[in-house]
Amino acid sequence: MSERGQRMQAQVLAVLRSRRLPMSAYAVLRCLREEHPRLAPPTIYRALAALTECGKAHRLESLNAFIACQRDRHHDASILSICTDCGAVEENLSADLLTTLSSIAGKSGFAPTRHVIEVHGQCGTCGSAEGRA
Amino acid sequence: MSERGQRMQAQVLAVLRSRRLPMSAYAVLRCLREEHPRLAPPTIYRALAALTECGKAHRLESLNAFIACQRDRHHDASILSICTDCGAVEENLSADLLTTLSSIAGKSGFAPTRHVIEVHGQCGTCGSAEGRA
DNA sequence: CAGGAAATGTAATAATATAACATTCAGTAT
DNA sequence: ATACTGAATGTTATATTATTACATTTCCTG
Repeated sequence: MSERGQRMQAQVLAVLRSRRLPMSAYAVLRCLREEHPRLAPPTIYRALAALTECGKAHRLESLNAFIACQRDRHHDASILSICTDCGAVEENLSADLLTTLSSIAGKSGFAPTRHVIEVHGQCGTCGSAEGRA
Repeated sequence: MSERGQRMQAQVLAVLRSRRLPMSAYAVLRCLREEHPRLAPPTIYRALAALTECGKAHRLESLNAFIACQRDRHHDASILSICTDCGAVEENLSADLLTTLSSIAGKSGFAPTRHVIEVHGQCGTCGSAEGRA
């Protein structure tokens, strides 16, 4: 996590932020190869692991893709709403929902450590656009 | 969906049921190749798509794996609790949670069509085993 | 029995991810 | 300064997951 390590992470994060849409690890790689032609997958995956670890980026499990955290950063579970039309992702937090979820899982003595909550559907913008059409 | 189509689906489902743990598509493939040596990935993926479509199996997005539905079948979103120690998966349903989730996503006009809810942690059995150790 | 739609088989390849090891770098003790 | 150390990174290769594209078979229907 020396300065050197953080530099690569910063570049990956910058790429993720420059797009508003989810990117695959290889999309990030192709992007950064313009500047660093010899960049290889492990470097990207390591940076992405560090970024998701510290909450600056999120992994969309159902898409095998990554996106920059839309808030400052956080470790808690996000609710990621993914538009199947335009691909946009909206990030929400809900302590209530996490509590409910933990208590459901916890009924059988399950102790949650990580939550994956992803919702696919049509976002408000695409919905209204379709209504107007 | 003729008899022929259902036969392959039935075999894939039987394999999934014979394990209590999630299996990758390729694990299913290796398993069925003992009987059908020429079986190829698309056949398995097609069967798995049909099974998940009709709710007889579920895809674990955060594991890239599949598991037979532990209830009879259903189309609604399951809450899948995945033990990081033993790999066991427990399936729960909660209309409440779905309502909460839809209303959170819906605040911005998002219209959900599919929910992915997966919880990683330690199951009750592994938790007690550790306590005894 | 010919025609056609759907399922399946088949081959190739694309996309995602990691293992294993070499190298470089920054900091530190000597 | 210099050699040592551990962490980050580079590098090569490969493993794993998934799909595309097209040929073939099957079975239903006219």
